[in-house]
Amino acid sequence: MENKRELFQVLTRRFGLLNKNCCSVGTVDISLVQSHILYEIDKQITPSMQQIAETIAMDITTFSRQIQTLIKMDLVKKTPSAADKRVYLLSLTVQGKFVATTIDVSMNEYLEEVFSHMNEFEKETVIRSIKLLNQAMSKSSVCCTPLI
Amino acid sequence: MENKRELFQVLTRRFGLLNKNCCSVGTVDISLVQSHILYEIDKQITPSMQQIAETIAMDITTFSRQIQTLIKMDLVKKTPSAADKRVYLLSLTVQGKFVATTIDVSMNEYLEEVFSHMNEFEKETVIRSIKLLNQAMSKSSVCCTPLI
DNA sequence: ATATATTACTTGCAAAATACAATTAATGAG
DNA sequence: CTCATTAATTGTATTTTGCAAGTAATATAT
Repeated sequence: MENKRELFQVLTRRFGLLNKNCCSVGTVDISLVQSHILYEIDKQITPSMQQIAETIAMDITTFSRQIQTLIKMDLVKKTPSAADKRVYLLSLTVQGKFVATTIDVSMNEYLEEVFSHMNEFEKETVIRSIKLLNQAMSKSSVCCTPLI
Repeated sequence: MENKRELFQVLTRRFGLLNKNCCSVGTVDISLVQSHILYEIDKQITPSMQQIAETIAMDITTFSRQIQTLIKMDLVKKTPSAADKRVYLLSLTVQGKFVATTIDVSMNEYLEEVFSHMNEFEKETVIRSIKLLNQAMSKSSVCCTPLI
C-alpha cells in the first residue's frame, strides 16, 4: 500500500511554498495568512469578522489584529452592520481587490504551468480527484481529536 | 474551466487543519512545524541541520532555535559529524521516535477514514493523481518569483 | 603553505504572530 | 427588566520569525 501521508505532506508543502513566496504585489508585501484573509473576503459576500476567522480557522483575537494591519495598509475596509451593531462587515478596498486579484491570477498561472506537464486526460483526472478528496474530507468525522 | 486555485486552497486548508490539531501525544505538545521537523528527521538518514531546514524551506536560524527546543524536550539528538566538524547530524530520541510514529499512525488513520468514503476505483485514481501532481510540481520552473 | 573565501551553525536583536483572559457593547431569552 | 450570549477589541505574555553579525571549520587560490 501507499504511504498516503507522505504523498499529502509533499503536496501541501509544495503548495505552501508556492503561496509563501507569491505575496508581494508591486510595493505591497503581505504575509501568507494575510493573503488567505484577502482571498476569503474577496470570495464571500460582505462577511463578518467571525465568518472569515472561522473559515480560515484563526483565533478571533489574532484575526482582529490582522484586520487592523490590513486596514492600515489600505487593503481592507470595515463597515458597521446596520442589522447588528456588534458586527462589522469586511470588504476589500480598490487596492485590496487589486492585490487579491493579482495573487489569484498568478497562482492560477502557476497551476496552469504545473498542469501543462500533463496530458488532457491526466489533467481532468487530477481535477476530478481533488474534488473527490475535498468531498471526502468534508464528510469525514475523525478530524483532529488529540491523540492517545 | 475550473478554478484550480480554489480547489487547492480548500484541499490544503483542510489538510493543514488536520495537521494543526493533531500534534499532542500524551503529555507532549508540539507545534505544526515541530511535527514537520520530526517527520523529516525520521525519514532521512542522519541528516544535517541544513538538509532538514532546506527540505522544509525554513530559515536556518529559526530552524536552529527550533532544534534547541526539541532537544530540550528530549525529542531530538544532535551529534557532531566525524567527517566535517562544522556539521551536526540529527536523529530522534526514543521518545522523539515514539511521538513521530504516533503522529504518523494517526495521520494515516485519518487519511484512511477519508478514503473510506470512496470506492476502490476512486481511491486508486486519487492516489495516482496526487502522484502525478507531485511529479508535475517538481518539474515546474515558474515557482515563486515576486509578482509584477 | 598561507591567505581568502565559503560553508555550517549559533546568537543578538527587533519585529511580527499567536492566544488566553478580561473588557466593552449590543442583542436575545426568560 | 435582568441575565446570558455574542461580536469584537485590548492587555499581556509567549512564541515564532528572520536579518545581521558572529564563530569555527573546511575548501579554494595563489
